[in-house]
Amino acid sequence: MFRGFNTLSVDSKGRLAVPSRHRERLSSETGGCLVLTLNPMDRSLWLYPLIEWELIETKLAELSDFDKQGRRTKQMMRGYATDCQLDAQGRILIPQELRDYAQLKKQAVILGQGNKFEIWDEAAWREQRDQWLEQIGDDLGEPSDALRSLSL
Amino acid sequence: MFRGFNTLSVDSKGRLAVPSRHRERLSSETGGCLVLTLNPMDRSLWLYPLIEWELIETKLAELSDFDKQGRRTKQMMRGYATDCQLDAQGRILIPQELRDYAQLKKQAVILGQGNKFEIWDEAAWREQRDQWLEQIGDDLGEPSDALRSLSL
DNA sequence: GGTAATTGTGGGTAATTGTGGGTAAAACAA
DNA sequence: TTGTTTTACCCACAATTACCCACAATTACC
Repeated sequence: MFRGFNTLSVDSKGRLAVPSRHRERLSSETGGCLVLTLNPMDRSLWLYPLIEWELIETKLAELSDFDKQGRRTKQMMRGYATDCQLDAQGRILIPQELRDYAQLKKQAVILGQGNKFEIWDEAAWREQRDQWLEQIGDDLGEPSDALRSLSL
Repeated sequence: MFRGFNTLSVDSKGRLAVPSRHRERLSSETGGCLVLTLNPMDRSLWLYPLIEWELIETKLAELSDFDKQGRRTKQMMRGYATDCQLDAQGRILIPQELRDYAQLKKQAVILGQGNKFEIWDEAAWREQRDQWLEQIGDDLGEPSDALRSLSL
């Protein structure tokens, strides 16, 4: 399971260094093949080891084309899925198209999210985060059943 | 079960010494691997032994990505979960990001909370505590059924 | 109350990690 | 083909972190 937070810089060539503690795992699993795609929920990117991505791909293939949300999710995630690998310094190159989608500027943030990583523009992330935290504090919106019975 | 209260100092490098009576347990369980993350309810931090954290992680992984609140709880807790270990002096290094989140200044407070510890800035803790104590007395907000049948 | 052990705190040094940029190879367009 | 842009690989510096040692404060014990 991937977890943890890092701020990182996206250099002028669009490269981003993966935190060193994750490098070994990312370069050993599936021969270092990774898949970068967009996160259809938020303006951010998802980075999967190939082996994890293949599971996602299978699940997506099963979604009906006659369900709107399912169809869109499929189109987006598959359509933008880009193969990549870590370079000798442990960095990945993020295509212009995906940088634009996530509005990545110089400073980015990478979050471990279980089977994948999530990559955000730093400013955008902080804004979102503060907004969410406020909502949690305010108890706006009643928690779902799953949350209601969750003890942390 | 962890319990008890301590005041501690956070040094200039962001390190915090765990009270000695808890050290043995923390360094023996799961080979001394710990997980530090944010408490999404309050501006404080949670410190879990890895084995306890993994239970949480499993519960989080089961929350649906299509439930907004669930997704966000997941993003926050997993995203900020940082692996750490006690150093030779029984301290943990708290990443800048988490120090900022909890607004940790020089003096901190650590509270045993069953399966985890809770870490607060000392001033913030005292303020919160006094506020809550007042509210509980005032009977603000009607207790849930579970609380209603709780005898202390 | 005095002494010894333990615990909490601070800081120096060396290794690791993140970042930037130069250059060569590859891909693409005209 | 040729010229231009993009990508891969290499090297080097700066910042951060891990590891070590030392002292001060506290606690336990006689």
